[in-house]
This record gives sequence, structure tokens and C-alpha cells, in this order.
Amino acid sequence: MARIDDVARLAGVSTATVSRALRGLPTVSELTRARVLSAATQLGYVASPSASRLAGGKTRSVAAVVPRLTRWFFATVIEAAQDRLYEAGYDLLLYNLGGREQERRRLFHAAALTHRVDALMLIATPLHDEDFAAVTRLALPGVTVSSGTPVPGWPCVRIDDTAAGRTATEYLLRLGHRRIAHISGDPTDELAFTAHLDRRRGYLDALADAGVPADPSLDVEDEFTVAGGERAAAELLRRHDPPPTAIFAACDEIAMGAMATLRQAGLRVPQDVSVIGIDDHDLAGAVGLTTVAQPATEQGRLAATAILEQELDPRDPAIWEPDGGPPMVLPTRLIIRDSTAPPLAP
Amino acid sequence: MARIDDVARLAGVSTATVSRALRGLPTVSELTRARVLSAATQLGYVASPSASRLAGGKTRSVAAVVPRLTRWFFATVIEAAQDRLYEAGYDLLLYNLGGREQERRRLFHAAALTHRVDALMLIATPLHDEDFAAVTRLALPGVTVSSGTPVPGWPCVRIDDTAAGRTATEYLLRLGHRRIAHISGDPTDELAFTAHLDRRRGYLDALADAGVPADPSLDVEDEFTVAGGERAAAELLRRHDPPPTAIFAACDEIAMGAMATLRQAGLRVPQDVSVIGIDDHDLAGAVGLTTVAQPATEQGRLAATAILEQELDPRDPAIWEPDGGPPMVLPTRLIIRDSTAPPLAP
DNA sequence: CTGAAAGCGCTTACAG
DNA sequence: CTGAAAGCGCTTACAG
Repeated sequence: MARIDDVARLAGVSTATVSRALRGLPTVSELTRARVLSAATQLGYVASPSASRLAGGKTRSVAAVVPRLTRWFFATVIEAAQDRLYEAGYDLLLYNLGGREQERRRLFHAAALTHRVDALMLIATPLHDEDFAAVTRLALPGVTVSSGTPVPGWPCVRIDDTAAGRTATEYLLRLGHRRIAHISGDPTDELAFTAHLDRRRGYLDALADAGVPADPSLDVEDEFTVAGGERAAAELLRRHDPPPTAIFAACDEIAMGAMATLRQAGLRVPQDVSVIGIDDHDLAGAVGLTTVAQPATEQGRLAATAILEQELDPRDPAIWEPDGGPPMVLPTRLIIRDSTAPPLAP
Repeated sequence: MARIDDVARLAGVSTATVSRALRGLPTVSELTRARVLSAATQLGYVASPSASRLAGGKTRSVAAVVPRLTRWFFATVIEAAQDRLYEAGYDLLLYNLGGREQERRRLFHAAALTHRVDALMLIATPLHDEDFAAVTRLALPGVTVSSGTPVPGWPCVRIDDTAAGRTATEYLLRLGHRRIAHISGDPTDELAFTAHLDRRRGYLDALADAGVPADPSLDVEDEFTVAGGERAAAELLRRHDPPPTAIFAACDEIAMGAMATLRQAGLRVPQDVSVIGIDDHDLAGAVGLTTVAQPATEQGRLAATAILEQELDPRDPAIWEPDGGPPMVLPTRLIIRDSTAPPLAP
């Protein structure tokens, strides 16, 4: 493998000049640059990242942390972020927490991240006190996506979860539903992101505004997966006969799981029970799920862009407020499909 | 940030000894190791990866390449691979091709991968001649997952796609179906992995064995997504009235898309049309999809393990045959749910 | 605009 | 079992 001095020799210049020419620094004459480029091409030279990083002090890498890559929202955000980062010549190191609390501890505390990346992207990753201290100690720039613990100085890309919960619930109310159940995230789940708390608040607010008393037995918690939705819906059916006329699920995966349980119980969606979710999952259209769509790809792209801007000008106060600046809140949108309808007349 | 000489000074040893002690090399006395460890802990020392990589010549990183992270199979494989790699202290650099042919070219040819990783993991990534040459020139160890172009010296983790296609088709035949349609990958899709060719072969073989003549108009191609399945099923309905009594889709996402189209056309699944897929997607159970399950998590974990073994003992011929050894073919399994039934009597 | 030289922070023969 | 020294392959002041 050709090294920088091979290129320097062939081009008849110093290694410093090769370095400058190849990185496009302005202080190189056009003639010299052309000679260097041609020598580099001829030798198939590519600078060693390890050496550049050691000498330059920048890794041009970012660590992206997700609770569970296989959930729709996380895969979509990561995909979009990677695309954007790749365009800019940055590597994305993927860290999947995968439901293991210990994993997270080790990731933030131990060697994993130190000196390894220039920035962090925490997607729906709540930080316990210890984690938070560890992340702060890392002293890296970063961005958070979706809910989770805010980090001072980091921007936050997300939707308005409370408003999304309200939108979903208000739509059900408008259809005439009054016994509206809610399925949200599991508070005992160590990986629980906190979006579900806000989504529930939107649900409760909407009920209150409509003068509908909240019934705690209609509010079930389970994990943010299809299986979680199946279990939670089964629990609702166990508790209530007749069942509630509508279910607002905190995400589409839960909603789809709930639909499966309802159908297996012989209940028709939407005639017997309406179901609405949040996300607009890839499969929401196929199963006819009404949902409050959130722009996951946009969030990933925006988060990556936020990091890149920070990299380009690490301390330009015009870009970065000390508190991370205003959160970048992206719009949601109600998409009405076939899983919702007015309740049957009693 | 503490450097290695800070630790050396505090422990009263040389930097060479610190390096050896911290990496667990055997040639260090227990007493010395303890002193070094305590000094390192006290200073919160973590070795700089850039420096280690430059000096040691190993990056302890692997590049994982997928066509589209948001498809179930790819996200699942990546998640499992990352988990395994992380345990071993390896970083996973994610590269999502995302449907752009140019992207791939740049990735394999240009600077992106050179000197950056110790190994490659190509998931369902077919290599054109040029790409293949570029990958070979990289001269890295690696592993391929699922179909794609075999690389000499690399092991290949996959299922038997032909057998899976045969299993699915034979099940439909056994139920009594004769007009069995097939939906597979789009051959013009630059990212098409080649699994669909084998799956179709299994379909054709099963038909031939049963003495059922293959009808090319029942064989439709589109991309491996829900949208692809929706379009392909619509095309089938356009071509055939009455519709075929069964559809074998090359993956569950296609199958779920097809089910959506059928239902929208007023056809009942399975009474009017049976549908079977391949995968056992997270949502297959929820929508009652009969499928030939493939172990995606296992494939990811196994691929990562294959790379790690190669790393541990790069040239042990007992581990690595010159041709990559026998492919690691994992078992599939028919899961019967509600989307398949005998055809209605005519 | 260009070069000589120091330095980034480790690891690895080599000696003892 | 341990250390002194060279070297990994770049980038960056500093000088000119």
C-alpha cells in the first residue's frame, strides 16, 4: 500500500504538500495540486485514517446509539443519518443497546466511546444519572433524537409527542368514541424512551378537554413491539366486556399487535373496535392502520446535519446556543385509513 | 485526557509495560499488572484507538454493508452482528447502499474502506465485475450473508433459498392449489440480491415435480418491499380473472403487500386466495401470514462469529479453507398460519 | 506557496 | 518479566 511519502517522491514535493493538496487546502498552487493528484491516483494512494486521526485529532466518525435497531423508527432514523453522514465522508458506528441495561452502562462509561468518535447521536436513549455523568464526561458534541434525556449544549430533533397523542385521541373523540383505551410503553422497561409519557399526556388532555373522565383501567402498558401490543390488547379484553370501542396505541407496532389480538378474539376492526397508532410504519398502509405519521427519515437526516454543522464550525455561537438551541420539532400528520370508524350504536 | 505515559509514570513502569499489562498479555507479573491497572483506573485512562491502530496495524472494526437497513432481514442481521461484535470489542461501521448504484461503486472503489476496517461483511450484496475487483483489491477477510456474489476465501452464511421456495410451493400444492402465482425480486433493481432467483427455482421445481405446468403470466417481478408486493398483486389481478388461487411471495414484505391489494380488491385471504411468504417477519404472526421462516438473527450472529474467528487466527487452515469453506446453511421451517387454505371448490 | 521537523499516542521487536 | 528506542503514517505550526 502506497504511503504519503511514496506520493511525495513521485510528485516531487514534500509530504506536507501532499497532505495539503489531497485535503483541498487552499494554500497549494494549482499546478502542484494537479501533480500530487495524479501521483496519488497513479499509486492508488488513500490516506490511512488511523494516522490522520492521530495526527489531526479528528476521527470523522459518529456513534449512533439506538435501543433496538429492528424497530421501525430506529432503523429508519439510522438509515437516513448514515446516508447523510456518508455523503460528508463520516463513518457511522452503530451501537444497539438491545434491551440490556448493562450494555448501556458499559458503552457510556468504559472504553467504548472514548477517543473513538467526534460526536454522539442518541436516539430515544434515556440517560440515568450515572449514564448522564458519563456522557458529560466524554465532553463530546452530539444530538438527541426523539425523547430521552436532554443533554446541555446538544440540539434535539423530535416531534411534539403530546400533540401527537392529542391528535390521535381527538380524532377518536370526533368519531364519537367515549370509551377510549390507551396502550403505551412499559415504565419498567429499562430501555423505555419517554415519548410514551408525552403521548399519554396528550391522550389525557384530549379526554379532559372533551369532558370524558379518564378510566385508569383503560390505560395499559407494555413494550413498544408487536408482541407488546398483542399482550396489552389481550389484557384490555380481559378487563372489559364489552371491550372499549377504540384503542389509541402509542406506536404503530403496538397498534398492529393489538389489531391481531382483536381479530383473534373475533372482534372486527373498525366496526367493533377502532385502532389508531403513531408513526406511519412501512406496513401501516398495508394493514389499513389509521395513524399520526411522524417523519422518521427527516429526523435522521436532520440529526446528522446538526452534527455535521457542529463539526464544521464547532464553536460558532450563531449555530449552537449554549443550551443546544431550540429543539427541532417536526410536524406530524393524521392519516385516516380503515382501522377507525364511529362506534356502533349501542 | 490521560495518556499512556501518565499511567507509566504513576505506576512506576515503562509505557511498554503499561501497554502489555492493559491488553492482558501474558508476559507481565501479577504485581506489575495490578499496579498498572490501578494507575489506569485512577487516571481514567483509555487507550486512543487511533494510536493503537496506527501502531498495531489492526482497526478492530468491521464494515457491514446492506442494501437497505429498513428491510426486516437486513436490520435483524445487522442487529445480531453488532451485538456479537460489540461483545468482542469490535466496532461495526454501517454502510447502507440505499438503492444508489453509484454509492456502491464509491464504497468499494474509493477511500471509504481502505485502511479503515479489518474485515467486511456483505449482506445480500451482489458484486458487479468492477465491484468484485475492487473488493478483491482491498485484500480483506470477510463474510457474505444471504445470496450475493461469493468471494474466494470468504465463508458464506445463508439459507437454502431453492429449498425454501420449494417448501412454500409444495405446501400450496399439497393444499390442492394448481394455479399458483409467484412474486419475486425485480431483476432490473440494481440492488436486487439473487436469493429470489433461487426461490423461484424452488417454485418451478416443485411445480414440475407435481406435474403442474408453469405459467409465465403467473410469475411477476417487483421490488422486495410492501409496495412492491402491492403493485405485483395488482398486476396479477389485472392479468387474471378469476385470480390465481394462491400466491407464493419471495419474502414476507411482498406477501403482506400482496395481501393488502387482495383485500382492497374484495378478495378474502385465504378463502379466495392463499398467500405464503418467506422470512417470518416480526409482523407475520400479527397478520396471520403463513411463511417459511429463516433465522435472521442466527445468520447475523454467525457471520460476526466467522469474522472474529478469522481475526483471532487469520491463517489457521483448520478454520478457513482457501475457498471460504463450506457455506453455512441454516435451516428453514414452515410456519402455518391463517393466510393459506385449500382452494374453494370451483 | 512550500518544506523540514516535531509530534500525535500507541505497539513491537530487540536486549537484557 | 521489563525497558529504551524505533516506528506506525499522517498533520501542523514554524520558517522562509
